[in-house]
Amino acid sequence: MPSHHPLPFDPIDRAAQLWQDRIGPAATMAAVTNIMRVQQILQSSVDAALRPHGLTFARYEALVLLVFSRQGSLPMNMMGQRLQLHPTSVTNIVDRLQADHLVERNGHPTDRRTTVVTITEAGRQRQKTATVALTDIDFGLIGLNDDETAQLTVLLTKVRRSAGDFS
Amino acid sequence: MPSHHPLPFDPIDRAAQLWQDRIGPAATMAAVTNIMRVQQILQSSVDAALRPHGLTFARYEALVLLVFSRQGSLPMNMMGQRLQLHPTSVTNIVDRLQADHLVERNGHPTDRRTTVVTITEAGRQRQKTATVALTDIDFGLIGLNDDETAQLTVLLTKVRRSAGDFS
DNA sequence: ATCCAATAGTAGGACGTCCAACCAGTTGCC
DNA sequence: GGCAACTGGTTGGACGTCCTACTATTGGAT
Repeated sequence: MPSHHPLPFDPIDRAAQLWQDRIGPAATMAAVTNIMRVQQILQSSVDAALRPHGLTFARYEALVLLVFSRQGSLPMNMMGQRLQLHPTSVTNIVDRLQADHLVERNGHPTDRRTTVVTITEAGRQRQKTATVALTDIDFGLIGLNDDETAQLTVLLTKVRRSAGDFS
Repeated sequence: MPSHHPLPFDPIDRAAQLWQDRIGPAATMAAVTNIMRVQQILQSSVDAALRPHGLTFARYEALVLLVFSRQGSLPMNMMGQRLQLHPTSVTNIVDRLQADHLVERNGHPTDRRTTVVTITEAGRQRQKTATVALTDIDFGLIGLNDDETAQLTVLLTKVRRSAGDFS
């Protein structure tokens, strides 16, 4: 979390008013700015909760993905598709998880191009304790009831579908 | 935008189903993951639109803030408060804007600690053309009507207020 | 059978964010 | 007045993301 005190007003809302007067589609700008800012808040909360466990949200997500997979292992390109990450980001994340002995890299039996990532027992343990830490803080998402959380998911899923995120 | 083809299913929704079965508060996790992903999509769209103009969204926001200010200038710490950025991020952004001759750094007349950032004429021009590029793509936010966009803003503002972002 | 396009992964670099540490200047308190 | 605590800004490092470019391998088209 950036170390500053809360403002006595909403800077996004104030900017929107100025936009309205001077520029144009203030509502869209406000929504976009809100998403950017909320993401930043959640990222900070989540990373703070994970820091004592030596993880970031990106690495945590990778561990969860592996735990969910049948064999506890997946090819790197599959991880990239599921996590919606650039191949180089997957390399980066797996590098760090491997350095922490939470995953292993192995060759694919038939396709020598692909690298298979397997979660270790330590990785499974780490994922469990990290999950407790995250659920304890509700993933940083506070101030919404169940209904509103569901609404938010519906709206954002609509955006993702429109953006061609999935079909 | 990460260079991969869209999946035939929603990976966030699928993960939520697995959470439901095995872990717990799947709804919250899904909402958080959605925010993270939508932010990423918007960031990519917006940055792509700004790249031809030599700007990023972070730098664009800083320019807009300065344009909105009365004298076209603000102390750096004020910029950090309004943009909700860490002081070091402000330093970083102003460095790059200054290298592009879009802003200037000057000393404060009475407080020699503070640095005042002033937008240049070139900066004002750049902001105008960049704004056209952004409004042309609706800031990357597509798939929602005006009503839904407003709903989204209401929900996210609630989250920010609960997180102590403003009061 | 061969060659060429596509795919899997990595290396190097840019950018933005944060944190910890630091220096310079200011303010308040005694 | 003087010293301590605070504030404003920068530097250096870590991290995650992306892009471009590259190597190795695969597979299809001719």
